[in-house]
Amino acid sequence: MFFETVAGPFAAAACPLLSSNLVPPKKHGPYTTESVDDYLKAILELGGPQEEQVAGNSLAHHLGIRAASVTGMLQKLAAQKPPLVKYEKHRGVRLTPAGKMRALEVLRHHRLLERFLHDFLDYSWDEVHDEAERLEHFISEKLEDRIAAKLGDPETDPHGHPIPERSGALPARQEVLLPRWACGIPAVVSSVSDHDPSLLREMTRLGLKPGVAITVEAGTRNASLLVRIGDRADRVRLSQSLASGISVLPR
Amino acid sequence: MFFETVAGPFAAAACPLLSSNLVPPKKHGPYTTESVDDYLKAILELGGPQEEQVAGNSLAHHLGIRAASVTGMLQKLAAQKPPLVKYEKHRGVRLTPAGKMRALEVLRHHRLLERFLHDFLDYSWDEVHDEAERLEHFISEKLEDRIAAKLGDPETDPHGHPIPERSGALPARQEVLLPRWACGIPAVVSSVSDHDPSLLREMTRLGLKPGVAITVEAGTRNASLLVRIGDRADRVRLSQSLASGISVLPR
DNA sequence: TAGTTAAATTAGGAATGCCTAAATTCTGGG
DNA sequence: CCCAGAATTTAGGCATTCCTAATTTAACTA
Repeated sequence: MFFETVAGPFAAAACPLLSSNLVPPKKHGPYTTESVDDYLKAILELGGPQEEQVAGNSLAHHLGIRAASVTGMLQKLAAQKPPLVKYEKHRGVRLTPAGKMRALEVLRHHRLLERFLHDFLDYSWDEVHDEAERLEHFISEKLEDRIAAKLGDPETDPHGHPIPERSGALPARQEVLLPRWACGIPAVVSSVSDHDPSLLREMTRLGLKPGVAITVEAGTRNASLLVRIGDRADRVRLSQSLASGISVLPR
Repeated sequence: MFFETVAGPFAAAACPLLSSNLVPPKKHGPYTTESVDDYLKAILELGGPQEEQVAGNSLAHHLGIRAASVTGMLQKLAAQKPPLVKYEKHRGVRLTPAGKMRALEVLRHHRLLERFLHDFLDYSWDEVHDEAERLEHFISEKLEDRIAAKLGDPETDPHGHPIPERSGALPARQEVLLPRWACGIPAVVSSVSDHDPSLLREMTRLGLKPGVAITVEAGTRNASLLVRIGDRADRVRLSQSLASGISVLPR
């Protein structure tokens, strides 16, 4: 399973590590909350389900900054009380339980906001990411709870990604990227990548979204896939980039 | 009227001064949007309807920082292109049209958010201020518009304060603070101060809110007021602090 | 094992917003 | 007019996050 270990010792009510407590109060200039959050989120994401060590270089690339800056920041994050990351020189970095808790909380904010913007404020699914990315750092626990209540505690964001629970629990899923799915075996779209709005619009056009049945009929003619979508009679050829933005589960 | 001059040359669609454009893109550290916004908001508020020059000292007091820091920041704001304030050494500071536009935009964000949190997310009116204060700096024009649409373009926040239009127009009102209202003349509550949650809760208990009819029956026994609220038979004695948190209009 | 290359770290510097302490400037009363 | 006091400004510092350039460490190849 995925993040189940965090659920126990960091259960919601008992956990003093939410939001603002983790980040030292801004003194003068900024110890920008965004910054810390973004590092932790990146480590969570790049570490993958196995929570492998993440290299400074890939963090730098992912965050759009220089490796030297990453080194400096990781040293600070590791020196926090409690430490947010475990950092071994030249070897990489992992989240500590405290850091993982914070990263999951921000991820919960992000996905709740996406669902909220989509369901209540008429955002299309290709518009939600940027707005949520900005706001996720600043909403209070109270607002988080009210939004979740208003939505009826949704389990996924509009792209199909699971929303962590308040406790930090995140349901495990055995998703597979579409290009790695075998031909002929029935599948259902479980989630789609949300980083490229134009890709999302293309998916909308094709009727591709979480929950839609799908079957790969033939693979890899110049890396594209011939796919049957839903109950359509016709087949569609998906480009490499489109196909690899789609994750599926067995139907 | 109040801010009518800004409506013309800075009409919504034509105005290139919205949100992010005004604040230089963060280079490394932050040129914190919050900070700039807070200065502009403070100048707007302290300048009053006449937009008088604001003294550095009162800004410092209002923002909870030292006067020396204010001087430094005002010099930077005046040096922006376009300048956000007109700053005369030792004399005080005023908003330029660009600065006023930005201040009004942030004020619009704040009041729209308050209304939204109150009407859609079950916030009580003593809870909305802090959350809105944090989020007002980060919502996009798009979200601002969606929220306004969802609310049906409301004219006031939950405390009765008018919400600036997108164009920057802010309706003028001839509000008077309750302690300055004459005895016996019928009045209606137009707005209440939103900065002290405990005061707001006290008003809730008394049934005091915008739109409620009110009559001052006797004044100033140790600075308190004897007041008849709505259609009540009985009278209530309002403390100085409570009464001066209430603004009224003729009924 | 030695040499080359890639990754990571350190050193030093910029920009920011705030601070304190020491000038400086304005204002009002003799 | 001059001086005391208040308001303001300047000078110098701190903490933050980022940068570039130079160095060190690790990894891989022959």
